[in-house]
Amino acid sequence: MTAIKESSTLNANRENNKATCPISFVMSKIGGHWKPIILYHLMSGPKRYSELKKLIPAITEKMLIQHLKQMQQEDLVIRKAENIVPPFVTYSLSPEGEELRPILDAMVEWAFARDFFAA
Amino acid sequence: MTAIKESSTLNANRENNKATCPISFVMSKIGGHWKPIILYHLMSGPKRYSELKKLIPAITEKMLIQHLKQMQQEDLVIRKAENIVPPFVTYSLSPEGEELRPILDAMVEWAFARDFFAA
DNA sequence: CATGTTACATACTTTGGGGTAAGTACTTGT
DNA sequence: ACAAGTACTTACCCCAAAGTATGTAACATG
Repeated sequence: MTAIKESSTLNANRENNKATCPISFVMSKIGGHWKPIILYHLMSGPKRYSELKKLIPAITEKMLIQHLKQMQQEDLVIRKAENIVPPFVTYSLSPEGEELRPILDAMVEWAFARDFFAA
Repeated sequence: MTAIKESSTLNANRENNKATCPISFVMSKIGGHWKPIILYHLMSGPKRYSELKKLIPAITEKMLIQHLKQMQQEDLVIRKAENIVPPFVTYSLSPEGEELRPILDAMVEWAFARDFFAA
C-alpha cells in the first residue's frame, strides 16, 4: 500500500480538497483509473476475483487486488473467501457501496446521453 | 497541454477504459484533483476567474486555467470575456455541464450521508 | 512428482498530473 | 514613471499512481 510522503503539497492539497469539497471527497473514494470500472462490473452482482480479471482484461493483478483491498478497507466492497483449495473468493458491493448506485447510475445515463456508445 | 507519449500502456488503458466503461468515461471528464472542485463552485452560479481563485485558495493559476480550458473544450463550461481592461472573464456551466447536476448532487448527498462534514 | 489452478505479494521502473516560479499585455490611478 | 490589477502563458521539476516481472501457498490430478 506504498506509504505516502507527508508534507508534500500534492498530498496536502488532496487532503484539503477531500475535507472541503464533497465532490472531491467522493472522487477520493471512487476515482482513479480502475475503481470506476471495478465498481461498474460489481454493480451487476458479486464476482470472483478471476471473473473480474476476465471482465477487465487490461488490468494487472497488482492493480486489481490493490484497489479491491482499498475499497474493502473503505467498506465499499465485501470480500468473501471460501476456505477451499484452489481458493474461491467473491467480491460484492457492501451496503455502503450499494448507496453509490444513484451516483453511478446518473453517470451511466449521462455517458449514454452523449457521445458514448459501448458494445 | 503537454503532449502525451503514444504507445504507453498507461494511456492506452485510459483510452480503452473510456471507450468501454461509461463510469470511466464520465471520470475522464470530471475526474482529477481540481475539476470536481471547480465544478462544485460553478454549480452555485457563474464566477469570475478571480472569484474562483479566491474560492479555491490552494489552486495555482496554471491549474485553474488549464482545467477551465479543458472543460471548455469539452463543452462543460462556458467562457465569457468582456472586452475591457482590466479583463473581466466569467465562467459558467454550459447546458451539457448543467446536465452533470444529477451526478454532482448525488455525490454531495452521498458525501454528507457519510463521514464528510464540511463547514 | 511435476504440472495446473486460484488468489494473491513484492521489488523495481516508468510517466503524466500536478507544483513552482517567473513573465506578459493592457490600462488606470498617483 | 511606476505600482497595481486582471487574466493568462511558459519552462522546468517532482512524485505517486500505474505498469513490469516474478514469486508464493495449498491442494488436485495425471
